[in-house]
Amino acid sequence: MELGLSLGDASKTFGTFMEKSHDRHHNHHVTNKSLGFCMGLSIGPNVNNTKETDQQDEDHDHDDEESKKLKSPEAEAPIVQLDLLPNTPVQRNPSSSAQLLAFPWGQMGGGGVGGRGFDVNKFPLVVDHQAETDQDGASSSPNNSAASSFQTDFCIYNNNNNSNNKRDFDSSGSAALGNHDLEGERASSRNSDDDENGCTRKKLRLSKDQSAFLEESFKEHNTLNPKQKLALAKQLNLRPRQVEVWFQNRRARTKLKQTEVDCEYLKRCCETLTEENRRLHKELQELRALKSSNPFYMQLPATTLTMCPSCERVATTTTNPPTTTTTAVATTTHSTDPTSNKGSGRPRFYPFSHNPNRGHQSTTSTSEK
DNA sequence: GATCAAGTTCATCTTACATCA
DNA sequence: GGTGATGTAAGATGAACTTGA
Repeated sequence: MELGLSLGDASKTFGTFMEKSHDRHHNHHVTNKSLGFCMGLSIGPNVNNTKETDQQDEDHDHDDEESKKLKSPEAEAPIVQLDLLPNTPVQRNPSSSAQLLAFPWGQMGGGGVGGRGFDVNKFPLVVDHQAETDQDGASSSPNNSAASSFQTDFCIYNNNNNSNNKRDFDSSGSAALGNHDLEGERASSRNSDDDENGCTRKKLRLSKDQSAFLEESFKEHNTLNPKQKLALAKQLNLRPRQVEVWFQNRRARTKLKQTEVDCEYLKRCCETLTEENRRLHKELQELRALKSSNPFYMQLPATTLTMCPSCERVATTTTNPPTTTTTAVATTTHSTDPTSNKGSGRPRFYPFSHNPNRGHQSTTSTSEK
C-alpha cells in the first residue's frame, strides 16, 4: 500500500507520484487541490470486501457520475479484489423445475437426473442437430456457429409463423420457445426487409429456469471447459455457443458490478481522508499560530511522514536535528489492538481515522522549517 | 484454432407520460 | 374531473456479435 499525504502545496510534493500512479500503475487516486490535498491509493489484491455491498445503495445519485468516471479502462484495473458472488446460495424451491436439473459434471447434487422435467425452450429438431454439429468438433467461433444460429432460430420462427403468433414472451420473462408462440408479425416483416435469406439477428430471452440453472453453474465454475459447455447446452436445450456467450456476458456483468463496488469504496475512502485532511489543516493552522506567538516554541527537527512496512501505519522520521548529530530516528506507534483498522472491510486502509491516538500523527506531521 | 475480455449492436422489456373516449 | 385503455418515447436489460490479445 502506498499512501502519500501532503499538506500545503500538494502538486509539488506528490504530483509526480500521482502521475506515475495514474498512468503506469493504474492506481485509483483522488486529488483535491482546493484543499491542498493529494492522495494516492493502492490496495493489494487479496482484500475481501463483500461487506461493502451493503452500503452501495447509499448516495446513489453521486455514484452514477463517479462510477462512469471510474469505468474507464484505467479505472477498471483490478486494484481490489472483491467477491461479488452472493455467498448465500440461491434458495431452491422444491417445486422449481431448476432443481430437477442436474449439472452435467455432477457437482451440484442430484446428479444424473439429466434434463427431465425441464420443458422450456425446447428446440426439438434444430437444436439437437446444431449441438451434434458442435460436438463433432465444429468451431464455436462467431463466424460459424453464430451465423448458423441465426438460421436455426429463424427457421424455427418461420415454421411457427403459420399459426396466429402475436407475442413471443410474457412479461415475466418466462419465454419458452417450445410452449409459447414466437414473434410473428414483426419478425417476419423485418426479415423480409433486412435479409433476402430471412436470417436476421433474432434475440431470445432465456427462461427463468434456464437463467437460474446457468447462474447455479456459474457459481460452480465461472468458466467452462468444452465438455462442460456441451453438457450444459444439451441439458438446457441451448446451443453451446449460447452457453458460451452467456458465460462471457455473465463474467462481464460480474466485473462491472465489482467496478461499481470499488468505486463506492474508494469514494468513501476519499471522503474519510478528505475529512482527515481538513482536520489536519486546521490543526496545522493552530500550531502555526502558536508558533508565531511563541517563536521559541516548536524548535523541533524537520519531520517527514513515512509508512511502516510492517503495520502500514504512519511513522515519523526525524532528520537533521538542529542541535545534535544523531542519526535519523524513526518512531512508529504500533497499535496493539488488532481491531483498530476494522470497520471498512479492508484492513489497514484507513491509516488515520481509525487510530484513537490522534496525537501520534498530529505531533509528527506538523513540524516545519 | 480456441478462448477470453472489452466494447458494441440491437431486440426486447419497463416505465413514465400524453392523449382520448 | 376521474378513470381506464392505448400509443409512444426514453432508458434499462440482456443476448449476440466484433475485435484484438
